[in-house]
Amino acid sequence: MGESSTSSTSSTSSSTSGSRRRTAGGTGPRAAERIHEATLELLIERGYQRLTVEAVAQRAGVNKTTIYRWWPSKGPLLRAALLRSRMLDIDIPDTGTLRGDLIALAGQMARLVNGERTGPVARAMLSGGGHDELALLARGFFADRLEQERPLFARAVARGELAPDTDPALLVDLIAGAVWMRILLRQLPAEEDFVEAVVDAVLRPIGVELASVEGPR
Amino acid sequence: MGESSTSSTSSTSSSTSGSRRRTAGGTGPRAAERIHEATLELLIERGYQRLTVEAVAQRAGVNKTTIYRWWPSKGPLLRAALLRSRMLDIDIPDTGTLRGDLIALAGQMARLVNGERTGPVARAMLSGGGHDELALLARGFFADRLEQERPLFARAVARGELAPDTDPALLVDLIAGAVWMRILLRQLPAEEDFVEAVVDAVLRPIGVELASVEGPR
Amino acid sequence: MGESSTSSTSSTSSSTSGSRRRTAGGTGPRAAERIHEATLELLIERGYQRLTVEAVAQRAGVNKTTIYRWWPSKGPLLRAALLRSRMLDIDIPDTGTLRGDLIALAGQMARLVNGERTGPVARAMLSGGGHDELALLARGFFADRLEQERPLFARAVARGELAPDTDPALLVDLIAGAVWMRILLRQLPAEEDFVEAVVDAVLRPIGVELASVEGPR
Amino acid sequence: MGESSTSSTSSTSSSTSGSRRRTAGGTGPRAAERIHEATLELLIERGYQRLTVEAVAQRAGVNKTTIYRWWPSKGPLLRAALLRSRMLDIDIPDTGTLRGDLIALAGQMARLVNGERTGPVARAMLSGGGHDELALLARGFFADRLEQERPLFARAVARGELAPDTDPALLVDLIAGAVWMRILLRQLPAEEDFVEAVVDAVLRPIGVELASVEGPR
DNA sequence: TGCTAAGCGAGACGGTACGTCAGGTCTTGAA
DNA sequence: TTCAAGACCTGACGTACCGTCTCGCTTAGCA
Repeated sequence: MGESSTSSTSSTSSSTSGSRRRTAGGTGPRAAERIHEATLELLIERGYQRLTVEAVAQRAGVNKTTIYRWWPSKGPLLRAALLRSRMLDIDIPDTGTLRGDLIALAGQMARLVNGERTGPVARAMLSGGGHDELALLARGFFADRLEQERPLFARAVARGELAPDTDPALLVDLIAGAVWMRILLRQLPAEEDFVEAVVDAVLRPIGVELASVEGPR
Repeated sequence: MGESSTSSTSSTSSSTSGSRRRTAGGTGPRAAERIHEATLELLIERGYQRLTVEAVAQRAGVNKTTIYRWWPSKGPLLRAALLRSRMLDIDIPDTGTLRGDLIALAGQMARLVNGERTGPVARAMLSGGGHDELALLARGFFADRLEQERPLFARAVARGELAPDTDPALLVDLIAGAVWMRILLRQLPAEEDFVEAVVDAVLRPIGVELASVEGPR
Repeated sequence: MGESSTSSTSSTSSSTSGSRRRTAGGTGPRAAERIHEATLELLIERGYQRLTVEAVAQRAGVNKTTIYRWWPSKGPLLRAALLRSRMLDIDIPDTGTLRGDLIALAGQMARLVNGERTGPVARAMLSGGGHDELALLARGFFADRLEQERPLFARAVARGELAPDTDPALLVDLIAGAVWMRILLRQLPAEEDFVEAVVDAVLRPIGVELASVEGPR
Repeated sequence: MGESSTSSTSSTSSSTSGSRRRTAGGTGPRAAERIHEATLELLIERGYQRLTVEAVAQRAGVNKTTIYRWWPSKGPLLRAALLRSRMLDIDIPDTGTLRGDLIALAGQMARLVNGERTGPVARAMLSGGGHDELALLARGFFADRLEQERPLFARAVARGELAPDTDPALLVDLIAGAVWMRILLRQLPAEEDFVEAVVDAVLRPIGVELASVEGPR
């Protein structure tokens, strides 16, 4: 969008002209980019709790007050940094089958939570206990994801793989939840096997006898 | 009382020093109970991040150093407090059907995450991002739960409701994960309807046509 | 380790007979000697300010309370330790002349203040600013000295070197004061030359013309 | 120098913009004066050992961190406070005779050590045992004094009251040392009589017979 | 081109909490 | 019964970051 074009422009152009353009928007300090980078670096290095505004300012070579002028506290600052980075972007698979798509999605999610750079970010989104800026970001993130995933489910319905009245959010929560549970709360790896097993568990009856007992829906 | 009776025993146990008997009880300070209470109260009031050792000491009517003598930092302190409280206890349902049992479990989980007193605790377990004492506690908690839940699944297998090779951990992660996702990351309520839907989604095929499309595993 | 075996050995050997006797006198704990030693060692190592009861207890292999039972605080403890040691003893010279005796005394004083082991002690006596136990000790020390030095002055009077009504305290204060000033407050060395100059300055008129300028006293 | 001229300037400048002056000096916190006052008051009230940074901060109505921002510890803080106060200033007498001058000097010294306000200061200078910031101050103080006193001795030499090769430091040490000894170590008063006796002892031969041996008195 | 307003660096500040050290007191078991 | 051991409260330590403030310089966009 405008953001990406602006950033690419500013990186190539000289500081005198580039900064002017950024200031025009009035959306942030001149050193916004360095500040965001420093924020993410420090988040990755230290985790959310030990991320401090002071350290960000120092690493960005910026005065502390400059940061406070633009963001009220650590949470919003990190939020902004995350939004600028493309770190949380997902890309919606289209493998031709629901199962393939879901496995791809779950794999993405696992890599997000596990990744060296993205893992700390994912963990940070939980740090506030759902009550702060980061939690807002998390909610937005998951809501966005869901919106982007809707076509995927529409295709599955069109292919006849999915009942039209199925709630995509429920499917996503089941799959993503299992991944998060396993990685964050159980601290176990989420290998390809696991990802497949999760998706299959959602797509098919788990109990062998269950189907015969209860019949098709 | 217990201490004095122990003391007679102690003379035989170790020869070098006698004074250690007091230490036998040595699992905590005299005011352990008050400290634990204060810790949980403050956790509930302020959340994990704003829970401070200083405030705990003050509310417990105890000196800060007393706390530091026994627990190195906030994390372990909270961990101990949680272990003493019965807050995280679960009670394993036995309704006669797997579905009933799982709904009961999921309901418990939802109440745990949502509860006025237990919610903050649940959130706190995520606060460290999986890297601290609290995360240890969380892991232990979920591992314990799983152990306790095994009989439930054994009964289901015995009743023919579940394939013998089903991984209980996977089922639990799916169900619990969906609950956590919904409540914590989406900040949506987890009503009874939702809990049932989650369990049903795991127990039955979600896609109507799925069985016909894909062969048996 | 060696310590525990040693202590157990010593406790068995001496505790039955030795400790009882010492306790009978009630003049101190069984480990008085080790405590005193530790006290002086630590005084020498760290100076008065950084001498702590805690460290003394640890080095003496004794519990802190044992020390507090017998001495109310650091000051009296150090006082006792100094009294036990012969560190502050002086020996009264008798060289045959007042000048020789005073030079010997002043030299002793200089060595006391300067000495590796005795220096910290001398400094400690000033640390309380004259208001604590150590100051009491200092006063006692100087009063004692003066008493012991009286025969020296009596001999000088007898030899006709000194007016009978001369105040020995004044002489001693002049000489000792100059030494303390130079060493402690000016941090300069007090060599033999200086000591002689001090004594001579007290024994003879300093101003050459003085007598002619001023009338009789 | 620059400071005094600056301060006089600031007094004339307008009251509204006066706060900027602070940056000019940059030599201390805004509340330096209150901090210094509080420091000296507490020194006088409690003595050096029981003087705490925390109490100074509280009395000065300043945060503890403000003090630590400017002075690393108690010693340097007190040093600064003493230097700002004119408490340790001396004024060099010029009575026309060496004896009169020395008596005046010794009297000043006695009042300094004895004074209600200055006494604790004098004692504090000894508290560190010669090894800390205060001792530095003490050394500087005595060195300064000596420099200021040199003209006094020059005048005495010019008047023919003193041999030109007399060491002023020795005289001063003798006199000041006797005063300190008497007051601090013997805890005796230093009245006018004593001061005169000290000076006379230094100026004239002490031993009666000595004079006959060495020439006219 | 010069004026005005915003951004900014600099750095001091009050404040909360940290985690630690040492001073003394108190309880309680062992000799 | 005395003594020793360890837990305890208390007060202070020195530090890290917080979030706020003022000041004066720079810079950018409008007049």
